[in-house]
Amino acid sequence: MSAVEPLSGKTDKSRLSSSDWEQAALDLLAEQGVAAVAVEPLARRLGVTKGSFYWHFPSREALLKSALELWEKQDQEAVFDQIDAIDDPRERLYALFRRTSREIRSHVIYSHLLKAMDQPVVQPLMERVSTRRVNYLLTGYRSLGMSRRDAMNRARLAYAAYIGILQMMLQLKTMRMNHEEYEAYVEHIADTLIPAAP
Amino acid sequence: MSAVEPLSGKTDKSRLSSSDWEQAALDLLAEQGVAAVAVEPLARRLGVTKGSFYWHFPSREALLKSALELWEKQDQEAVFDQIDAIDDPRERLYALFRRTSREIRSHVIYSHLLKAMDQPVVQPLMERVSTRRVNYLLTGYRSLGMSRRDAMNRARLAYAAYIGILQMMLQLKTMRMNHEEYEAYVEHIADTLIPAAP
DNA sequence: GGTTGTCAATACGCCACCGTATGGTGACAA
DNA sequence: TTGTCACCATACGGTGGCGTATTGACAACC
Repeated sequence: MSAVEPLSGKTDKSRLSSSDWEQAALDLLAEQGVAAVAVEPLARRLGVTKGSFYWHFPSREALLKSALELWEKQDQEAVFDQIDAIDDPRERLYALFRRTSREIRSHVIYSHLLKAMDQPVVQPLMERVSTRRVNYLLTGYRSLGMSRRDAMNRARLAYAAYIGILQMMLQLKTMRMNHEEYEAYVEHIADTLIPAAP
Repeated sequence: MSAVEPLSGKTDKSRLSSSDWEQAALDLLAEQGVAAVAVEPLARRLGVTKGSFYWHFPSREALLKSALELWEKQDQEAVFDQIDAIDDPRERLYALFRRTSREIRSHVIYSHLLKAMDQPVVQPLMERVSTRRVNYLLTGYRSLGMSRRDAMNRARLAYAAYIGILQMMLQLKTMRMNHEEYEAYVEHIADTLIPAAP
């Protein structure tokens, strides 16, 4: 943090910083889920021993917390901040659907976190992120003229579909589609869940 | 199995059969997920030691497999077999949505299994169950006159919504609703995902 | 050139679980 | 009454993770 750190990126620099650990934790999380984010495996992957880890973090939980907060920030920027630029509400919803369908890594992590909601570090974060997203959908539908009640139900339905699709695509190999099939599927979803123009 | 076993149900009988272990495994699974189905905790709960367990089963995995096959059978009977009685295809779909929204335990287990798809015992089972269900939806939509492509996409969407709602209701406490709100939500879903009568 | 601060290795104790080996016990049958 | 078999207890070794304590290496700075 304090040093200038010539923009080497992340290649082997034989000394690690705490953000190196966070980065590696997110990588492992995306690949194998929350349970895989363990101290000793991480250390092995980074080519050191856990003696190093416990200098940077007091516990595994602390690392997880930091890494997840990092993800939350990146995720926010990746999708929602960009879509706010669009003015027309219907177009904004369509863009949200399409764009979300293309983002990968952030949603892979979200999906893994969904499976680990029993853990105390994960649960509040997911509550935050999820309600924020549903509320985003809610205001989207409201600005399309839907009643509060309908907009809420539709937002919940759309978000449930999002969660479900994540599972289907990432877990159920039988259900995977090729590219064009997937594109058509996303369009079908948008057409079904976004009310037609008046 | 061989003995007559006076229909005592399941109260303490101080000697256990393998189906007692399966039953207890399903209970624990419904309560705490796949990871919690471990030999020693199970034995503790049943008031014996694992010396007993390894007489009935060769391994933890074998128990899991048996228990899951039991669940698959029960689940099949619980919902789908009953709905087939309904003749009108639109009514059958509505009934499927409503009935599914009321079934609890079986879906709780499904939700837990969804989180454990990385495990070799779970994965093929879930592929089976899920494709079976999606195909059920598919034929439902087809018999409503939808094109093969549309029906497939709609079936996938409906099933994705099912999965997502499971997660939202069971994991995201923020999103829980009271009874009437939930009923209205289910109706909204059905109205949105089942095309209107011609 | 010694001191300090930063990162890392080693070694340890702890816990929870898996699976094995072996011996015990009670009910029921011969 | 005595076996036998079905079920269970006990004790053990192995694995994989967490966290602590102690010492080591190396660079920066004075």
